[in-house]
Formats: sequence, structure tokens, C-alpha cells
Amino acid sequence: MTDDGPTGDDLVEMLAALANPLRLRIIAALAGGRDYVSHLAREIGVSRPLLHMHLRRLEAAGLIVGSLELSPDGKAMKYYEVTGFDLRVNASVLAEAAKTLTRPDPDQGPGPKEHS
Amino acid sequence: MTDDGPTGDDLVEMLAALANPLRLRIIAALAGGRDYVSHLAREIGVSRPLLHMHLRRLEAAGLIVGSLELSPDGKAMKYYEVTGFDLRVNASVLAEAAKTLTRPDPDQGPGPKEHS
DNA sequence: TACATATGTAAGCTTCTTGTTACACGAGGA
DNA sequence: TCCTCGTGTAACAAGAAGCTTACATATGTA
Repeated sequence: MTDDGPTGDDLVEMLAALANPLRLRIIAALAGGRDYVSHLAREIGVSRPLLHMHLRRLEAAGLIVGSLELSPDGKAMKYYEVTGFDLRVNASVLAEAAKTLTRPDPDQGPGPKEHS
Repeated sequence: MTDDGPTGDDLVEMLAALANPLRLRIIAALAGGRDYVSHLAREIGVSRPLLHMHLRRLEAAGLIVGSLELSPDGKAMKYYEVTGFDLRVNASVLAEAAKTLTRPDPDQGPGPKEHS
């Protein structure tokens, strides 16, 4: 129990953000260096609005971060880069994370649950 | 490169299977020991058909395995248990897995892709 | 026979996700 | 002024995912 890891809800959000081929490709592209939106869209071969949506999802999960900067010629460019996330995913880690789940609990009352 | 890990498509399927609170709870319950469907449904507090669907998804991803057995009184019981999966999830692992993605590729021709 | 247990599955509905097209704004260069 | 390049976002269509209710089957027991 040296590494407590993320909350159950946070973990679900991260996993959901990564469970998509296009977003995996975005991570792969950013792993080779930071890039701005329009260039990244051309690189991967998707439309900007679509990439924008996926970037928001990845950033909301804390897997990438974006910073709005100004290029030498004055244009506003939004650069994204990967954060230093490193997850371990196995049964015990998931069981630990599941304890802190709050979302779709059919009856999450504080009452004691009988064991079968 | 000691551990090549799963294919990109397989990884996406695993992550998608885990990116769900209810399925996370199923994994957590099975991490404490194998169980059969009806009992597991009561334990977690969901309907059997719903649990059945999630179990299929988890089994398709290779995270759990089920075996149909007969109880001492002759009833058919399907027991599920977790497999020994243990994933490492970070930017370089994902970048490596993204190379083997086949699914939603806008133009996945074998031709060389020019670098910007 | 009737009831309890176990299994699986099909139909239908609702919500989320994915992707497109179109629009709006700002700044530099011809 | 007009064009190009950058940003963001709203509206809409199509598909997948999640969940419920209902049905069908098999076996042991009262």
C-alpha cells in the first residue's frame, strides 16, 4: 500500500479517456514532443473540431496539459503535452480503487450490507 | 522493450472494459474469490441480465474467465474469476501500442507518411 | 404439479459517444 | 481590403453503450 493511486472515479475517467484508438494515437503523437492543435490535426489526419474534443477529454482526465502561447509572429497557438502519468492496472489495484467509487451505486446508503 | 504488451486493439478493448464503475466493482468482487453469476448479482446489487452483459464484456477483453460447473445438487453454475492481468499504462507504453492500431484509421495505407 | 434455484437471451428504451459541417473571432501579410 | 493561419464552439446525425422487463430452459425438492 505504498502507492494509493487515483480515486476510483478518477481512474474510470482516465481509463475511459485512453480507451479510444484516436486518443491513443494522440498520446502517441504527443509522446514524441509537444505540438499545437492545427499541426497535430494535420499530423494525425483528423479534423480540428474532432481533435479539439478529444484533447479536452484527455486534458480533463489529467493525461495531457495545454498552454496557450504566442508564436513569434503573434499568432495564438495552443500547445499540448503529455503529463508524467504512469498507472499500474491489475486486479488488486482495481479492487482498491473500487472502494472509492461513488457514481453508479444502486443503493449506496451507509447501511450495512449483509453478506449473502 | 522487454515487455511488448498487448496489441493496440487489444489494449483499447481492455481499457474500455475497465472504464466502467460497475465493471470495476465486478473485478473487485472477483478479486476476493471466484463466484457464480446469480450470487454475484445479489452481492453487487444489480440485475442478472445486466451483470451477464458486463461479464461477457470483461471476458471478451480477457480480464476474467468463466467456467460452467455443476453443483453437488446438479444445478449448472457458471463461475467467474479474474485472470492474472497486470498492465503498465504510461505514455511510452501507449505510444508503442498505438503502432499496432488498425481500427479507425482515416488513411492507413502502407505508404510512408511525410513529417509535416 | 408447483415452486425454488440456476442459466441465457431478445426487445425496447434512454443516454453517452463519436464525428461532421458550419460559424465566429483575432492577427499578420500581400 | 482580402487572404491565410491560428483559435474555439454550436448544431446536428449516426452509432454504441447501458439498463429494464420479459421470456425461455433446465434441475432438485415439497
